[in-house]
Order: sequence, then structure tokens, then C-alpha cells
Amino acid sequence: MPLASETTKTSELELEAIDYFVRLMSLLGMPRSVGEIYGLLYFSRDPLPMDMIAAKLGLSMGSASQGLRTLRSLKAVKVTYVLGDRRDYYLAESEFRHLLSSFIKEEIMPHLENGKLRIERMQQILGRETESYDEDFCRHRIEKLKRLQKASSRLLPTLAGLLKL
Amino acid sequence: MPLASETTKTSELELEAIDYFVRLMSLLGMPRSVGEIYGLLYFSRDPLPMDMIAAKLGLSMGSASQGLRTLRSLKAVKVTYVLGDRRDYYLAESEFRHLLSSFIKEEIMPHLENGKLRIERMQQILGRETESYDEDFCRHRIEKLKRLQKASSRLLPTLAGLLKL
DNA sequence: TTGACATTTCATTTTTTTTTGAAATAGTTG
DNA sequence: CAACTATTTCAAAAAAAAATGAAATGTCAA
Repeated sequence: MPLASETTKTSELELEAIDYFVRLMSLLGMPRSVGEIYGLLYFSRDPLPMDMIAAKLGLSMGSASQGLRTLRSLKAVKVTYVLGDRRDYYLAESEFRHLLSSFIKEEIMPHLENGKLRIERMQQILGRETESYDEDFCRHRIEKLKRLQKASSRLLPTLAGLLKL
Repeated sequence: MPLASETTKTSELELEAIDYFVRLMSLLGMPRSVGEIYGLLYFSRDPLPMDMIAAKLGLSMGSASQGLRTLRSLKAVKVTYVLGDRRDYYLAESEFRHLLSSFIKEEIMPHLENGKLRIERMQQILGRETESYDEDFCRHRIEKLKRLQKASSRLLPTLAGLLKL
């Protein structure tokens, strides 16, 4: 637990941003700590080292480390080297769109790929099991899935692209 | 726990669909049970009553009831009345896009609205706290948030609209 | 009105996810 | 190389989310 003396008081604006991003991130299924860290960095002009982030937010080092890893992988945070200090300093990538775009690429697209395989499997199964009384019905449903699949495969990369600009 | 005699054997195709939709729904942050129910209904030509759904999936009535409520609210499921039976029968709305569209409207848009208010609050706070040394910096960041906000407010309803067609 | 059944609600239990904290690792400096 | 510090890892604890099951509610029909 950090001593009050070590932690600069968290400003009202920071609190507001933390709240805002905790919500936004949780919409993307990210844990609270990730939103907190990003929120704190969002209104910080100077880059912050991990231990200060953890102290300000009252997080353990473990959480901070894991949260920063996530943010780095989403390109939501940049690492800065500060002369004469061994620690890594972090800065928020202020274009949140970048984050959304990486999120689509990293978290959603793989599921889409996987979905394609599954639909193929469904077709195989239906092909094998002949003479089911509702074969036609199932065939139609599979067709619908394929259309959904195709539409998403077009739409999502486009969206990811749009966001980056 | 349902007796084996009450449960028609779940077909391979049904299993595949259940798996598929459990994943897809979990991407939207929906609990497992919701995906299971929708998956089961997706390849069922005949509407099914809640007790049969619960039996086939090995879910409690409570879960089935809650899951169907969610699916109804997303317009992912239609209720059918069967003559001479008191139970409600459920049918999957096969256009999954409808579900995505309701999801955007019901789950995401409210957060957006809320976000707008929060950004306004940030501006108020910044307005009050004069002479912070990085006031300009914060002002810029708030501007970025507003742009993100505006872009999403345009994009998401458009997307929801596109999906419905 | 009463009984039979379908459905919902909700306190409790179970499961899953997230956080913690301490140990392991890595890296730098004297 | 040895001492020090920053960071990561991971088993265990805590917290959050979901499922259960039994009681409450609603609804129809005899």
C-alpha cells in the first residue's frame, strides 16, 4: 500500500478521465485496471514510470505490469526512455482510434477466421448426415451464416481502416 | 437434472452451432447460456418451449428464463403461440444482423450518450481550475475526446442501420 | 375459488476473472 | 562479479459474474 506522501494527489480531471476510460474499456471487455492506467496517462503531459502509475492508482505492481502489457499490445501506450533513469516511462497514445483499430485486428479478426472454419465444418456435417427431414432448412441457415461471415469480413477491416485516419 | 429420456439427442450440427454462437455472443460480452440457447434454436425448424430448451442444454429454468429474456430484448428470438399449449414457444430470428443492430442500440449507444455528459463535465472542471500549468495540454486532449465521441455517434447508428438491411 | 402448471425472481452457490504479493528474472552500475 | 533496482511471472486470494433451485408470482381452466 502506497503512503499518501508518495502519491501526488489525483486531480479531479484525472478522476473523471479514469472513470471515462474504465467504462469505455470495459465495453471492450478489458479489466478495470487497464482503463484506469490509460485514463491516468491520458491527462498526463509527462510520461510516468510504472511504479508511479501503480502508486497513484493504488494498484499492485503485478496489475500495473499486466495492464501496461495489454496497453502496449494495443498500441495505446508508448514507452519513453528518460536519461539517467532505469525505469521505463509511459505515455498515452492520445488517438484512441488507434487502440480501437488494434483491438479489431487483434481480438475480433481471429474469431472471424475461426468462424469461417466452423461454418465449413457445419457444411461437412450436413453433407454426411443424409436424409435429415429438415436438410433444406439447415442448408438455408448455413447460407445465412456464410453471408454474415462475409459481410463482417468486409466490414471490420474497413472500419479498422477508417478509424486509423 | 433432466432425464435422458426427456432429451432428444443433440445433433452434431446443433453442437457445432451452439459452439459457434457461444463464441460469437461472448465477443459481445453475453453469458454462455445466451449463446447456447440461440445456437440450439438456430438449427431448429420447430419452435421450442423453455423447458425443452433447458432440458436439451442442461440449464436450469432460471438460466433459461434469464437467457431468453436477453434474447427477446435483442430481438434475436421470436415467441410463437401454439394452440392448446400454455407454454411459450421460441424461434430464432435467423438474421443475426438484427441482433447486432439491437445490441448496438441497446448496449453501446447509452454508453455513448453518457460519454458525452462526462466530456462536458471535464470541460467544466478545466474551466474552474484556472492556471494549471498544462491547461493547454488538457484542452487538446478534451478536444480529441470530443472528436472521437462525434465520430462514434455518426458511425455506430450508420452501422446499425447497414446491418438491418 | 382452487388447483395445476408456466414463468420469473432472487438469495445462495459455483465458476470465472482479476488482483495481489512474493519469488524469479533480467538488467545495470560500481 | 556482486549489489541493487526494475519488471515479469505465477500461485493464491479476492472480487465479479453467472448459474442454480426453490419460493413467489402470474395465469388459465375446471
